[in-house]
Amino acid sequence: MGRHAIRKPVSLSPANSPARSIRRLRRSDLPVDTVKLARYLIGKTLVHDLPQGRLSGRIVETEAYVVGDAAAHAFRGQTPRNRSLFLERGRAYVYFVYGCWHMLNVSSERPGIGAGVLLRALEPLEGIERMRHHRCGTCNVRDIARGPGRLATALRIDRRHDGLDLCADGPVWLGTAVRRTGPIARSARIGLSREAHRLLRFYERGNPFVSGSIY
DNA sequence: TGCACGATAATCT
DNA sequence: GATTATCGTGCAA
Repeated sequence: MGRHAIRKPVSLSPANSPARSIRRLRRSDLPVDTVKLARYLIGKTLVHDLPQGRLSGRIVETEAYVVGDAAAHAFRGQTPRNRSLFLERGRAYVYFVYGCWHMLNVSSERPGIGAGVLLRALEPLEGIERMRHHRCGTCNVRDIARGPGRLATALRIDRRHDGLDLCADGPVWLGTAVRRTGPIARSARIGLSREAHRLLRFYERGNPFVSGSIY
């Protein structure tokens, strides 16, 4: 490559900022299978465009909540809370737990089938200082979005985003990868009492932004 | 470094 | 009334 080969803006910013421009993922890009989608989303980008600017991060950890899974919110059928899990794949399912935290999932199957992928951790890319501020007290970049509750807080995701189409032209969306994705490992899911043995957690091996003690 | 525990509210039984 | 796909703090070592 000659020195004029790259005509697009070259990143002069810190190592964590995007290495290349991204585009929105189309629904047809998403595998029609919960486990495949959980794996596919590793390395992809999650974006929240706000009037103040863009917040984004690389998805480095996910969990699959599959059909017939007793740990899944959809297991006992559709209710007002979990209806977003039953929409076409690529919709946001956001719920509130422990009186404090929001969790962001991506619906993952055909319409009428309830399943989803929980987004558990991000490597911050854009709007890092603002995300740190949302997390109020966290000084460490590593902890800004390391864990599902932290992720939603950092990106300002809440119940208002429940049902949002992440493949449409909206404020919260999924983007292509900013760089090559490393090897993907799988493990048991975190924090469950039911179906705890199933290996439905996926993460980028060695990435320090992954939650839990082992990465 | 690694537990135990409390906060706090929607949802479901 | 119990449960919960969590997190931060406090205390022990």
